[in-house]
Amino acid sequence: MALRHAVLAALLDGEHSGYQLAKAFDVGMANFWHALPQQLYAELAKLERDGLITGREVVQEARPNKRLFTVTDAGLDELRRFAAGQSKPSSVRDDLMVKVAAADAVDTAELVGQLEERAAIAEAKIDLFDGLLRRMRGDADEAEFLARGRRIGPYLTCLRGRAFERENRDWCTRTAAVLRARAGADVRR
Amino acid sequence: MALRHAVLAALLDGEHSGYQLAKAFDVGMANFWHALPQQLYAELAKLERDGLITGREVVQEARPNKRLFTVTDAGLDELRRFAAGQSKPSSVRDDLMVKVAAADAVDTAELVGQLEERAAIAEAKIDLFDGLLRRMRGDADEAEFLARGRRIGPYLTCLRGRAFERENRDWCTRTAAVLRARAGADVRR
DNA sequence: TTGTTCATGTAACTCGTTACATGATTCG
DNA sequence: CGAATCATGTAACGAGTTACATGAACAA
Repeated sequence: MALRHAVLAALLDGEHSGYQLAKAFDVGMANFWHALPQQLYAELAKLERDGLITGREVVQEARPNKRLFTVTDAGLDELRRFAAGQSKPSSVRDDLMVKVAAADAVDTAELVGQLEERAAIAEAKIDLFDGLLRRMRGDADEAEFLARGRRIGPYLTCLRGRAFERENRDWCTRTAAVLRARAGADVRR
Repeated sequence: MALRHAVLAALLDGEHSGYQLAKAFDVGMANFWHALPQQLYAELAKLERDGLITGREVVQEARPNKRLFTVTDAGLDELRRFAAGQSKPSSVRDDLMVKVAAADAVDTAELVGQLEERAAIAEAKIDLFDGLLRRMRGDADEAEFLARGRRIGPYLTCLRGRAFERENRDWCTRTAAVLRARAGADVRR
């Protein structure tokens, strides 16, 4: 299974509704896992059936009722078993890179536009992660927080997410510059 | 569709057999796309049926016969259409990060081992990509090659792959160090 | 009054992974 | 003599995506 453990890990932060999880997994959950609402509602149902989480109904007036989920002891065991098992290296699987790989046979102007757009998105995510990191560590500085903070898991993955997006931004702008320069010089003649 | 265009892009380098592609996509195709042999044979069959590639049988004596595939004009059109369409940002989807996200509730020693193992794998990939890059640019230096080389697509994606793996290695070693330090200090008491 | 937020799902479909199958050759 | 390399696939299953459905409250 797959999403399963990502959801359990997310629920370590405390009670969440399907809707809240959907928002977190839409942004990318610090950029290491993405999932759609439908997937989450389905997974939450399965997790509850298997006794790894429990949900409690919260009745609301101005908004639709919701269900908040918590990890059970069985869920914690499952997470521990998962963490002990082996994990295979993952790749990135990005459409934009496929396009760059085909850059020599494809309309370059179009591609440059997409690269710049992507760089802007990456920039926005960097800001977002910066904010998350600041909120998580509170008053403490980073070294202090990592040494003695109570919940550092999401902080560490968020650091990875930010580094990834920085790399992403830099590569996109550099690649765009390279392609643009070649278009100007008209290499292929 | 998905793998489809990655295969077309890979075939821009010239004729390849399913087997050769399988090896390239096993390493990760410069770390941005991974696929298993079965997937590739299936995809090649579909691509040929749709007229986007053509295969020619090569009879061999000491080895099993093979089929070498080339992109057709229709295939090139398809690639161009794909490159013009929009691409959604992709996330990383890594088991190891899920485990780190759950680090506060999980056996840390185990996790540190996995992080170090992963750092070693990343290191190996960096070397591999370094070699590929050197081979692709030949005698020219990088700026020169990127300005005037004939096929720079795979070079650019390989740069991204290397940057990704460097980031990966650094994050794994740093995260392992953080978790190890906490285990020594026994934070949770 | 149009769009966004909150809140939850079902159904059909495509894509990716795991398991299985075959068989000769060459390297250590 | 066992393992890896070359070379190609089928079948079943699990995971992810797209499309569809509902409905009230609130902000621009």
